[in-house]
Amino acid sequence: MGAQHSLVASTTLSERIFEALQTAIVTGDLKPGDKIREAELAKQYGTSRGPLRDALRRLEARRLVTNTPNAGARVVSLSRKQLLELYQVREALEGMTCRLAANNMADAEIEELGELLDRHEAEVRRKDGAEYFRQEGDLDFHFRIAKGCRNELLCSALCEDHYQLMRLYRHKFSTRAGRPRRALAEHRQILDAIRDRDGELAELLMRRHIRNAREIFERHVRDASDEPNREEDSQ
Amino acid sequence: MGAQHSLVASTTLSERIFEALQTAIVTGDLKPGDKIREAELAKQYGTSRGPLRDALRRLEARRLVTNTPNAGARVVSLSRKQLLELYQVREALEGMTCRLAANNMADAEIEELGELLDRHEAEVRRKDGAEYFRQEGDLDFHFRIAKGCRNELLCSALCEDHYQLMRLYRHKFSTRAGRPRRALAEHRQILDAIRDRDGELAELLMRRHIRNAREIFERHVRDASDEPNREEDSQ
DNA sequence: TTCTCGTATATTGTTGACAATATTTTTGTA
DNA sequence: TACAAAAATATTGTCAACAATATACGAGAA
Repeated sequence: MGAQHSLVASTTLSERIFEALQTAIVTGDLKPGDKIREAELAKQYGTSRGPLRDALRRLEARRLVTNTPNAGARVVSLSRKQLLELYQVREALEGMTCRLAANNMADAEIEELGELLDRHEAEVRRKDGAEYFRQEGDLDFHFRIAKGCRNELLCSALCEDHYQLMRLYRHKFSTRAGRPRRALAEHRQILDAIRDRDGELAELLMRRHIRNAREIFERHVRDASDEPNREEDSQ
Repeated sequence: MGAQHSLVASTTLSERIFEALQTAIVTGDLKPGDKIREAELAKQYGTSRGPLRDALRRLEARRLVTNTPNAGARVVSLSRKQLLELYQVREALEGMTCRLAANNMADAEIEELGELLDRHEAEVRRKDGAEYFRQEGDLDFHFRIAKGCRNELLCSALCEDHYQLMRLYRHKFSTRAGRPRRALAEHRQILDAIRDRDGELAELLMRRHIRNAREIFERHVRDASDEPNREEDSQ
């Protein structure tokens, strides 16, 4: 933080700043709860406050930033309750996604999905590979299914909104201990259902998969009651 | 259109304009596809373009407005495909909502929900009442269940985003001919499941309810292939 | 006439200054 | 010292002008 950022040329300044800030948040460069000072950031990105405010609104739309009038913006900081809520929404959304994917994915896509899982299996076998899987690999699987459902509204809700939030908090969720192996096994089950074009089963398995992850998280949270329970009410 | 609007005092100008524009869109004052000229609207609301642009971004977040860089903003215009997608998302989201509501609603709330349905039944018996039910009553039912699920993320996604879109297009969906009676009957079924605290059944019934509405819409669309099939790609 | 190209107009993107509101610091008093 | 009120500072909200881009219009050629 504090370094000068450079923005790749593209459509409009606001959008570039938006992209830059989103990755800054998702990669942890800006941390949950951090105050966002418009003037400061504008200077860092070498622009004025106008486009920056514009970018902040977009981030707000994706729930990566919260804004209180006259008091300013902060990087979102989800309470445990909100994280649990997020799991429930994902369960609903991804269940449907998976059902649709089973009906609509192209054979080639399903093939590729299988190859992805093979790679993940190899990764997980290596000791440090489990970490990769935990970080990005798991999301990658879900990502592809979202793409495969052929419902753009659903896909964008997931990929653009929820998955970004997940990435922000991935160090918390996750897939510890023996979980990577089990998660991978669940992925295989889901793939099989999709391959069979069995939408109903695919939905059921995906929902169970996410419920399992939620339970792991819930247990993990009960044990280590470290972090303060911030409340962000959204309405 | 063209008349001078007045804004009620509140927090910030952007927010007030946002509210005003949202109702203008949802009530049909601004119609789907309408071009939004910033300067013009700013003058109408007696403000400058800054806050107006801010408001537009918020509307974009709720998918009530689409924006193409350098070319400007338009009131959203959903294609049939997108409307069908919307139904699928609602099915997933409201199914979960309903399951949670069955577990979490207070007894008093369930009671009130029953009274609401009684009023709707009376309305529907009157010839012109069916129109009211078709317009707002149906949504009201869904609205209350969303409130009752005790998941703020889920509730806000539904109430703030999807239901506004539904209102925009309500004249298309819905509930023609004998549908009001049948919809009401389905509502009763759902209420019964909630009353029994049977989340699984409540979810199942709600999903079927929305699928039915979707099918009505699909049939209705197949018959009258009037309107052009606009495509708004969201990503 | 119909099409293309170039110009004129309109509209959006960006900026820096000013106003309004929050936050911090200072000062005075119990 | 601890607390409360007031001044000073910092930060966000709003505005009007300027720059960049897109749209509409008109002239000329096939």
